[in-house]
Amino acid sequence: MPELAEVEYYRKQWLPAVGESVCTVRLNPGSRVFRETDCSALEEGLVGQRLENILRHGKQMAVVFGEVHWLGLHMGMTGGLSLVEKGGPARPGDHLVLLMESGRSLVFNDSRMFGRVRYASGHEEPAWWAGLPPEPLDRAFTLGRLECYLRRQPGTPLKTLLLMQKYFPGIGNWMGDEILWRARIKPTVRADQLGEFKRRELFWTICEVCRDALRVIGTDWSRPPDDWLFNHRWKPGGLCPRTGGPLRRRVIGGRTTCWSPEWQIYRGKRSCSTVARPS
DNA sequence: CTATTTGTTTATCC
DNA sequence: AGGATAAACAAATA
Repeated sequence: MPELAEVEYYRKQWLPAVGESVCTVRLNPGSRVFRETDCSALEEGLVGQRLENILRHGKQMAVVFGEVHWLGLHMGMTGGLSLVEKGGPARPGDHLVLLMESGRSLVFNDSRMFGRVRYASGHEEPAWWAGLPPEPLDRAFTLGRLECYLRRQPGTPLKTLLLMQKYFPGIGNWMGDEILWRARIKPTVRADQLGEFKRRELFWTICEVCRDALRVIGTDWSRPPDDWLFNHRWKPGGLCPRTGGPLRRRVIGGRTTCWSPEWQIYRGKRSCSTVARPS
């Protein structure tokens, strides 16, 4: 599930516990989500520490305890966070439970275990947090930067490019489809086939979809309006909210991609710039 | 039983 | 070497 906005929603679930201290850490070290983590260090590091801050960057989260303890969370495909009022019995997939002084629990659940829990200590930001590329809504995410990415990946289909976290941290499968649908670009168009105007349009649309997603899903997980592609892309027989025409689905770059052939008519600059010249 | 999944990493092939 | 593609991870759901 979790892309940029869903991760932001999960961040908000834990946020009310900022200021509280950790009493007990419950985890199963054998769980796959701890595959790169020293669970003893995590446990010893967090117990007794005050929850200071919860940060998000793209789909990554960093939870800071007592200034120097860094808990890294990635939700994978099915991960999620919840704040449980009374520490009830752990449900299946509850891999990490932090019992707080208030009696509440911070829970990380991930049934498929593609997610990840990391731990590091020190005043420096850990390697997995430092030096992440700018998010689409950061000041540093500029049109020039997008054009640089497009030049670096000339043959990559735009859908595949948008899913690359080193360029567009936070964008996932549904946001990628939503962006290309709003920009009316066919998802298979190569990165080097975008004309100057369309590059600007793509840049603007990336920012717009991120803003909309954070506003609608990132605050309270509201159902997006029906004039987004979002509500139509999964249901069989779903129709394009702009044209009423059928939506198509095909695997592009290993991910099921949904688009509206009648609406996403931009196929690259070659196909629309060739004008016969008088000789 | 089959096919599907809002993610990422690693292996393999050209 | 480097880019594209497939496989792997693992569990829930239809």
